[in-house]
Amino acid sequence: MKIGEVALIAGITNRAIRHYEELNLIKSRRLSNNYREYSKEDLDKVKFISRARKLGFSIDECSSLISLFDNQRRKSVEVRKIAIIKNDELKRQIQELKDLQKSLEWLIKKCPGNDKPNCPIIDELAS
Amino acid sequence: MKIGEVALIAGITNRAIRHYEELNLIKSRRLSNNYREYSKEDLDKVKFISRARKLGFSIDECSSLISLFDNQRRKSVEVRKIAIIKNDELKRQIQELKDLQKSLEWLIKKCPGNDKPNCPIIDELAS
DNA sequence: CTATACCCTAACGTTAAGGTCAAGCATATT
DNA sequence: AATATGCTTGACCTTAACGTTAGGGTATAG
Repeated sequence: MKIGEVALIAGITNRAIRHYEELNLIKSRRLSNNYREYSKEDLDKVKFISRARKLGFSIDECSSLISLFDNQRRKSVEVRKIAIIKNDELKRQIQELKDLQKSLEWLIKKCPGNDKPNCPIIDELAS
Repeated sequence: MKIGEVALIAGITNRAIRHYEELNLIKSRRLSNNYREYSKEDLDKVKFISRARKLGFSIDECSSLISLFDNQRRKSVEVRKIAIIKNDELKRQIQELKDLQKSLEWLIKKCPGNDKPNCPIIDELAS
């Protein structure tokens, strides 16, 4: 199959696939017209990356995961370690955003939202 | 005052201040030696941007907020509108991250984390 | 024969700065 | 006066993960 079909199935763009190839996460055979040709295994790998990306893993992390995916003698503890690190990162990030959001919500509640210039949001940012 | 002092007080870098100037969020007078010279009002503006950035507003949004900050005939409802949009974005972003984190946590719980290759995390990504 | 729907490479754009550089300026000490 | 230290300048490089554009080649349907 060609790149467009793979991209469609994996739910990413052609450009993303070429990008992953540039970064050596995947390879591709070429047809006589220089078009990229993908096997079922290639597709699985692209889907793997796509899912991992959507779970929040960086491309670097995807690269490590792909190596483990390919390695039949992997130890599940290695995979788990990567996932735990990412999970901790996510938790921290969520907490930061929550704090921000609460501050903003508080400001919004205090703002009358009318035609007059007086605004607690501006005041707070300026203080 | 010069850029270093302003940066120190506002809690950002000299480079960031020059960056904001390049993007026309702030201006600066120049001394005879071409050093940037800032007034109290300039400092307030830089602090304003710094706080807004830390509340999650993008530079574009900061630009709009600064215009409102400068405009004595602003309507507080306009400020409120920007804040509400950002607040909604934050809430959506938090929810997405939470969903991700929960999925990841679930996978981690299912993974034995031992020396054997069998791994539910890999399996899930590959499925 | 042409339209259109693919595919290709190469390279610049994006966000919001951070890093680094040489060169110039300023202040303090020797 | 000379030296050392440290601040300032503009300009360019780097990040992440692609998006977008330009300028083409290819395949197929009408």
